[in-house]
Amino acid sequence: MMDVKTACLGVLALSDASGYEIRKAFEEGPFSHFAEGAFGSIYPALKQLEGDGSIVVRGTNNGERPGKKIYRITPRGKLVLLDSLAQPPAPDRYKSDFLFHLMFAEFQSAASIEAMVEDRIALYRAMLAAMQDCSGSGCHGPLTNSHAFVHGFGLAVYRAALDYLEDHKHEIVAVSLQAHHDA
Amino acid sequence: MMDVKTACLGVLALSDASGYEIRKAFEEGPFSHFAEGAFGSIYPALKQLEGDGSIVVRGTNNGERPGKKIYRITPRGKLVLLDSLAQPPAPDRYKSDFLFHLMFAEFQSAASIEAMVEDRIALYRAMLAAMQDCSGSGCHGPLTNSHAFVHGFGLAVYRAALDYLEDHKHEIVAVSLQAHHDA
DNA sequence: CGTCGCATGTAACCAGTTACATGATTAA
DNA sequence: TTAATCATGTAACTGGTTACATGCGACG
Repeated sequence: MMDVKTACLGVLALSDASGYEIRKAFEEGPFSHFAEGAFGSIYPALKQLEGDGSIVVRGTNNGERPGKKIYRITPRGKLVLLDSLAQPPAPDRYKSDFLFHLMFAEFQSAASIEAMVEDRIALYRAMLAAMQDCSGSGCHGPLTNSHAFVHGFGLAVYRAALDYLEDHKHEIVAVSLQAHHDA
Repeated sequence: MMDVKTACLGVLALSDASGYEIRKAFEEGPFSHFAEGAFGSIYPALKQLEGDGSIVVRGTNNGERPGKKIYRITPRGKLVLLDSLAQPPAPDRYKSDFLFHLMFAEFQSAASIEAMVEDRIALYRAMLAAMQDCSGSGCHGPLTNSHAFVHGFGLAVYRAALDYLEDHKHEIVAVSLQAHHDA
């Protein structure tokens, strides 16, 4: 299912965290390339999870900023998570505005198509570099074995995307060029 | 932006279609691996697009089922599409319940992890087979050049995902096995 | 002393899904 | 005659985003 509630529970199953830290896990951390969630959904989710006893607030520890609320998963919460995990995963959803744009390369200038592809190549390169950093030193949390597997999957897929764009970018630029030549 | 309205306009820019056929383009057709939309969003979108003159209903042609409404994009509609295309693409969004499940391989039985990965491998194989069919004969529509590029991108990425799972599936199963052995 | 990153929370809004209601056509 | 696919549409819901409101702490 993986609604925000379940995703938060998942993050907390790996380590205690505040709402702010959970969002970082979605944004830059180990969940970043297959999960998302804004504050506006995380904080209410946390409140609900606390309400049904899946998590508890662990009082701000040793001199941490007051007002910061660090959550910890309860045994009850672990059961809830296990329950979601027991049912078969929902299909992946991938939505790409980038690919949609490329579908209409004929209608756009070769320059803008090239810039768009070049930007994307730069983006993938940056992501891969960041991910490879993570592999070396333990950049975020304690990099469990399953984390390594998922990490490797992401690496392989982004690598393939990057390679494809680098090897074939001239083709899509040519498509645009040719279309404008015809017209 | 690629909301449903824009996506419908995109489909209609390639060829005239009914609401039903647009959904097929999202589900099985050339847009299937990076766009989606249910009837409940497509039909209202079409109504709106017709309202602002971006598309027109082309009366049901030569003996087609009465009640079927085939839409055609107007010059105005093409401008609207071009306008969306002119602004930089929004970031891709990928959400994977599957990867989320795998992150917690430690908490699940090796059997269920293995089944899940095996299912996913079968799924990717089926998708790749279907996509390769499309390349040979012109399975859906006239396979433009940019379509071929996007198609190739999808192929490369799914191929990479499949290869990774096949090459590394033993690792994630081992993670689960080991976790239960420890416990 | 200002501004950036940390930190929490709420309320309005919205895009899209689910479920429902309906019916024709085609193939077993 | 029954099931599957084609075909359109609406209404209720819901999950999540955006924008706002607020304030502390650290660094320069």
